[in-house]
Amino acid sequence: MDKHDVDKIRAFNRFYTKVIGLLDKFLLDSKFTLPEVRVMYEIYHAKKISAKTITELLDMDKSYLSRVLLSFEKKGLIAKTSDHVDARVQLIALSATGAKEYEKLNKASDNQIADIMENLNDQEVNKLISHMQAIQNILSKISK
Amino acid sequence: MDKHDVDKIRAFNRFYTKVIGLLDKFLLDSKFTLPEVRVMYEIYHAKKISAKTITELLDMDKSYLSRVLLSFEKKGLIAKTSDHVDARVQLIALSATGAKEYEKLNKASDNQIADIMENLNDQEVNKLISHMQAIQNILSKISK
DNA sequence: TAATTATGGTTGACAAAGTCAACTAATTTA
DNA sequence: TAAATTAGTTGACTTTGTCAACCATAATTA
Repeated sequence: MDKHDVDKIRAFNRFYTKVIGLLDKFLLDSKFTLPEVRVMYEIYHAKKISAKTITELLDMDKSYLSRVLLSFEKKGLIAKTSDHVDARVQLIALSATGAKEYEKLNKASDNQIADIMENLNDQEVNKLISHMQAIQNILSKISK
Repeated sequence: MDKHDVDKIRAFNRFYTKVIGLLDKFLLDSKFTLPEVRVMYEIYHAKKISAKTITELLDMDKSYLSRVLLSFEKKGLIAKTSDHVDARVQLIALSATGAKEYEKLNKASDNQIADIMENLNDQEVNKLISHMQAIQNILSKISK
C-alpha cells in the first residue's frame, strides 16, 4: 500500500471526523451527554444487558460507565435486576420513562439527519448509502 | 428521505465513530494529545497560521487552543511572529523541532494505517478509497 | 474443600478535554 | 473620536475519561 493511498484514507478520516462532530454537537442540546446517549442506545437495543457488555461494545471504562448508569438510575431511566446465573452481574434495562426519553432523542436525531440530507436528491442519497455500506463491508474484514 | 435511509446513515456513523476511535487511540501513546496533534497538523500544513484560523478549521474554543499553543511554546515546538498588517494577530509556525516531531508522528500514523490495510488486497484498497472519495464529494455539497 | 485467583461492579482520587465569561490590546465603524 | 468589534489570554469551572483500590461473587486449583 503506497503513501498516496494512506494519505487519501487519512484525509477521509479527518473529513468524517468533522461530519460526526457536527452531528454530535446537536445532541449537546439535549438533556444527555454523548456517552450517555451511546449507553442508552445499547441498552435500548439489547433490551437487557450487563454493564460488562456495554463496556465492551462501546470500549468504555467500567468506572465511567458505572457513574453514567448511576445517573440514569437516579433519573429513573433504567432498572437493574440481578442475573440468576451469576450474582455479580446486574442486568440493565430501560424503564418506560427511559425508553420514552430515548425514543424522543432518537427521533430528533433522525430528523436532524433527514434535514441535512434534504440538500441531496434521491440519487445522491442512494449513492451515499451504498458507498457507506461498501466501506463497512470492506472494513469489517479488518476488525476481525 | 425515508426512515430506512436515515437508519443506514446513522449505522455508518456509529461504525465509523469506532474506526476513528480505534485509530485515534494509538495516538494516545505519543507525547501528544489528540487535539494537540490536530493543531500541529494545521500549523504544519499552513506553514503560517493565526490562532483564529485554527479555531475555525478545527471548530475549537479559542481559550482551549490558547493553552495548547502555550504548551507548544514551552516545549519549543512553535514560534509566534506578529502580523505586520494587524498587530492583534500572531502568526504561528512550527519550529524545526516542532516540524520534526510532527513528521515523526505523521509517519507513525501512516504506518498504522498501512498496517491495518495489510489485511486488504489491492482491489479492496482501491475500492475503499474510491468509496471514501465519493462520500466526500456528495457530502461536501451539504456543508456549504 | 479450602485457599487462590479471576471477574463484575463501585468508589475515590485524579487527569485530560472542553466551556464560559471577563479582560487586554489593537482595530474598525459610526 | 467614541463605541463597537476582534484576536488572543486568563481564571474558574464542568464534563469526560482514567487508574487503582476495593467488595462481593464465582471459577480454578492445590
